[in-house]
Amino acid sequence: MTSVDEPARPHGNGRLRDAARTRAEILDVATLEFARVGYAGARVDDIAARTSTTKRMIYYYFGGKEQLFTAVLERAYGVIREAEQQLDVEHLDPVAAIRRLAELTFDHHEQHPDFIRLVSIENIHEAEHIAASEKLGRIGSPALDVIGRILASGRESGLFTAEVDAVDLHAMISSFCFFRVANRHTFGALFGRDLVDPAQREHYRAMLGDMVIAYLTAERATD
Amino acid sequence: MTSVDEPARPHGNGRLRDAARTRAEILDVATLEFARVGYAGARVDDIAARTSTTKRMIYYYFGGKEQLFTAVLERAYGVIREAEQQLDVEHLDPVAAIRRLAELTFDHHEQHPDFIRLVSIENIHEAEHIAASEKLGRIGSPALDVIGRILASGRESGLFTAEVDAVDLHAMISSFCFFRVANRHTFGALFGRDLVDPAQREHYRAMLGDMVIAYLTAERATD
DNA sequence: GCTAATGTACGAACTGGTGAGTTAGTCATA
DNA sequence: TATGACTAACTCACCAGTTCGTACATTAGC
Repeated sequence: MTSVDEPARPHGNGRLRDAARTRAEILDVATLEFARVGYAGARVDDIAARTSTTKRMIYYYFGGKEQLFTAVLERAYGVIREAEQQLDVEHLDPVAAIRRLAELTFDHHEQHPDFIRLVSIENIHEAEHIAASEKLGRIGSPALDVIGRILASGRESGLFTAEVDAVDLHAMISSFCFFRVANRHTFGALFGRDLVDPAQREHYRAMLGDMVIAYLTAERATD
Repeated sequence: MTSVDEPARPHGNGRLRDAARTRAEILDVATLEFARVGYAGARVDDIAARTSTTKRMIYYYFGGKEQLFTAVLERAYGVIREAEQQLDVEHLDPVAAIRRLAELTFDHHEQHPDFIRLVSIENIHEAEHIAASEKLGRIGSPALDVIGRILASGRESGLFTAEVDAVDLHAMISSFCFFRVANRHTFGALFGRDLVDPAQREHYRAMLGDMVIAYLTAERATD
């Protein structure tokens, strides 16, 4: 997720024994491996082999495969939380703010396919690792507050007509961004269209923004 | 997917030896098992144990675990194709037709969570089984033609302003429906909202329709 | 010297796949 | 319609290779 650089080198440049470094390296490798082949498909031995340390260290630091996967998820969600905390769109008018926010979500999903895969995998496991994690239960998302405030101001100024709350709008935006990355393989194989083709990137980015804004600003038939 | 009824009973009521029946039973069980725990997580022994036949028969009929999964996918996609062939919305006006089509997609996704899981799993494997299947490569979707015709008539009558093609609109509709089912666990765990809560069903169904129609009929800023 | 950190070697249980043999059903023929 | 040859359908036991996890030994750093 973060620093997969400098892979081999017997524990890099710093101290020979560096717990934090060892832990981080295991997490880096495990993230790649779990994202690549899923939880059940990943092999602890393979993960260990790809680190500069040994399998024993995985059990020493994380306890087991299950807890390792949970730790991977925790860090991955941490990254997206950080990104969302940098969100700075509230100086824009509501329409522009929502579009910008959708675009940032779009970009983030595109830039972190491994995260998308991990989330897909965790859903296959019915979010049992999130449930087991103290760090991840009901953490929500920093973006939610931002969306909430933009929505309120947009409704106040009469620009937004739709009756959605922040969570639902977040779901709407996420669904488009997530599907495009997560399902690109089956979609491509079935319909012969690559949803993440760089040449079509702007097309889909605009489509998302248009869709969200159209929804929020449409005149509703019977209210 | 189809007939998971009458599970045990040493080959049911019909003939004692019935190849078609045995094959179908293996597929039924395998579908459930693959959807439940993923490809790597599924155990051929477990699948065999849940049938009234033996593991050897799985290899006899399908060749191996990989081909069994492919066969499961082929049948699952067959079901959705059949459903889409029943589509009968072209007698409606374009707006109503698209909304109805979106609702049918919504309903189908909701009613087939196992199919959704299989698609998620297949995407983790980068659609390699679809690629390996003769039946599934580029099959497209019957719905696509329907969407294409509705879109054309809607644009002709000036109702639809958006410049989307059928595939992209299909992606938009699918993304919402798919996300709601596929990601309900992580979304629920993180945001405390159950996207498939029956009490909210109509809410999300309407939201999808509103979204698609708003997108298609919105006045575009600069054209 | 004490402890946190690390490495080695191993094992019990599992897992996909197969070899070899058996049985149910079919059908041509007497 | 009884029979026997034939084949598709099926069972069982087993193997070779993994795979998670751990017991035990060792080392670095304070």
